[in-house]
Order: sequence, then C-alpha cells, then structure tokens
Amino acid sequence: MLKYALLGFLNYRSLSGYDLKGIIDTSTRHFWHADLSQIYKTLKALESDGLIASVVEANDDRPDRRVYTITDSGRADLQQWLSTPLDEMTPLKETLLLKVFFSAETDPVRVLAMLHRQRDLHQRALERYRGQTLADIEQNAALTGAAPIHAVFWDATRRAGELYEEMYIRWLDETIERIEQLIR
Amino acid sequence: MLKYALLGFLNYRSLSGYDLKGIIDTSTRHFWHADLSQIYKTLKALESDGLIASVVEANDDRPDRRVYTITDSGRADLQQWLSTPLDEMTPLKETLLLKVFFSAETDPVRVLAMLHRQRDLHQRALERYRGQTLADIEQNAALTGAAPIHAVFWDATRRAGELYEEMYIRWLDETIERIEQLIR
DNA sequence: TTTGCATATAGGCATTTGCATATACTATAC
DNA sequence: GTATAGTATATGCAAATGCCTATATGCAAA
Repeated sequence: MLKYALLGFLNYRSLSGYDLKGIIDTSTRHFWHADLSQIYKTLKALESDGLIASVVEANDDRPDRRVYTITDSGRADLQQWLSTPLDEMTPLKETLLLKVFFSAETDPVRVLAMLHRQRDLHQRALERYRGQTLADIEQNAALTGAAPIHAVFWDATRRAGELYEEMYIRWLDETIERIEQLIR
Repeated sequence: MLKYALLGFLNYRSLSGYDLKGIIDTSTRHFWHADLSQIYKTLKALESDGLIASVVEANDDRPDRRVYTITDSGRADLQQWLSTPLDEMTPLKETLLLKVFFSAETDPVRVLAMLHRQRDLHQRALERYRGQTLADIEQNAALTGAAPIHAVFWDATRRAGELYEEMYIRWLDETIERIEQLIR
C-alpha cells in the first residue's frame, strides 16, 4: 500500500526518497506512515517493476540525490488502484485497547496513570489537527505540486484525524471515570 | 503483540490454537486480529521460549487438540507487559483515507459510491457493538474463564468500537456532503 | 571545538503478516 | 449420495515492517 502513497505523490512531481519521507510525515502520517529504509526499498522495487524511473542528480554543496519520476505504466497502475472501490473495512491494531482488555487485575492506579498520559498525547494531536487551516493545506498542496482541488480531499483526511482524536479523548474520559468508580 | 493476546487468554485457562482463534474473533477482533496460521506459529514460538507448555489431547470423535497452558515464566512476562504503561500513540493505517487523499482527479460519482458502501459496512459494525450488552460480555468472560471484574474492561473496549464507528459514520457523512457540493 | 542536526542513500536482519495449501474426521444439509 | 461446513493442526513462501548501522557533507549551536 505504501506503493500507492509513493506513486500518488510522484504523480504530482518528481521527488527523491528523502523528499517523500518528509512529505509523508507532514501529510499522510496519521493514516499511513513509513520509515526511510522502507521507502528506499519500495522505490527500488517500483523501479524494477518499471512503474517509476530514476536519475541521480549530482550536487556540490549537498549529497547527491536520486530523483524518481513516475512512468506511464506507473500512472496506469495508480489510476487502476484509485478507480477500484475499497469494499472492506480496514482492520485496526490498537495496543492500548489490548492492554486495557487484560488490565482487570493490574493496579488501577497505574492503569489510570497510563490513561491520563494517553489523554495528554491525544489532546496534543487534536490541537495539531485543529491548528491546521485549509490555507495551510492549500499551501502544502502547492508545494507538493498538487492542484488546488486536491486540498479539499487532503482536508477531509485532516478532519478524519480531528474527529478520531475527539472520539479517542471522549473514550479515555469515559474509561477513566468507569475505573475510578470501581475503586471508589 | 499477538504474543500478549495469547498469553492474556491462556492466563484465564488452557486453550488450543483453534480455541484462541475463536475467542480472538469474538472479543478482540476489532482492535487485535490474527489468522490461524499466525496463531499457530506464535504459539510454537512462545512454547520454545518456555512461556507456555503444551499437551496433545487425543480425541475419538474429533481431531486431536494441542492444548497450551501458561507457565510461571509466561505469567511473569504477561504481568511485566501489563504493568509497563504505554506512552506512545499507536499509529494507524487506514486504506480508505489513503485512497480519498489521492481521489481529487477520480470520477466523484465513483468516490461517492465507495463512501456510501463504506457507510453501510460501518453502520452494520456499529449495530453489532450496540447489540452487545454487558450481560453478553459477562457471559463471554465466564466462558473464557475470566472473573466478572474483567467484563468492565472488556466492555470498555466494546465502547471504544461503538464510538469509533459513530465517529467514522459521521466523517463519511461529512465527506459525502463535501464532495456532493463540489460537483453541484 | 565538539556535538548534534539536516541532508541524502542504502544494506542487513529479524519479526510480523498474509495467503495458500495439505490433511483428516464428523455432522449436517441438499 | 454428495457437497459443504465445522473441528483441528501445520507448513511454505512472499511481502511488509521495524529497527539498526554505515557513509558523507555542511552548518549551527553549545
């Protein structure tokens, strides 16, 4: 799936692996992330499949960069994926819920401390989403080479992050309350 | 992490891999899932680490079962994990958001159809969570060998699922509305 | 002056995951 | 009578993921 994140951005303009890491970290990180080595590996695989092509750009003051460009074949693959509707729900993996599930016999004070800590983290994440305006996103899209229309869709994913964090905080508050009642 | 799901259930009572698959599917599936082959592999690894031990139970009418029991070492490992507070947010991977992110140039009618389909799926999931009462969960806990206190924590994870699906449906409705406005 | 950070690419390795396949018996449905 | 579903375990293989390490330069801060 990282494949399509990379093709998606390369469809806007040519980029290096390092560029892609930066772009993913500032735009899709909350629903799709990857570390640098995984990005480099995936780019290499995409090139050997003929979906992208690379040129090494020599630099004097900075390290040389390998810049990737999407091919016609890559564009076709991306369009194919985009036009195929997703008809399943993506399964979640939430470590916190797994821990809470088995926490009945753990010291409730420790469990509560963990939930408060999580609340802080999610509160900060929520503030980041709220602080990001449509203007910020439009500017981001322009930098990435995407047309203004894309900003609407990018903002939809930002909104998903905002709603997710609001929901998460509400769940944490409810759960903290329930555990406090247990020990009261 | 599947390791701890398995140890967690085996801490209640001895179970086979097949049993564990069934239990995971009915209780932790929405925040931690695994297919059968992964469960068997992980059990084998846990046994070779001395955290669980197995005995083959011969059956006449049904296939033989390999029943796993947690060891003292396994219990210690589980307690260790449970008492270590989680101090990061679990990163998400949401295929739908990735697709929406890059959908600005896809036929909006197709995008809308996909979102409506997703709405159906999430609505059905929401109804499943709402239909599950605390009594159901208590019964489930009893079957699994867990003390009644555990039901409170299990219900907290059910509630997380309910809130998640409500949030998801709300986001889908908002996003459908925004895309409809674009093409109007 | 040294430490660390930003830029830039890449290999190595272990773990996790997903998916397919094989085997085998029983019970139920058509 | 036959097909399918449920019970039960296990292997093989490929892909994805995560984390660590190596290399190299320039720049800014401590």
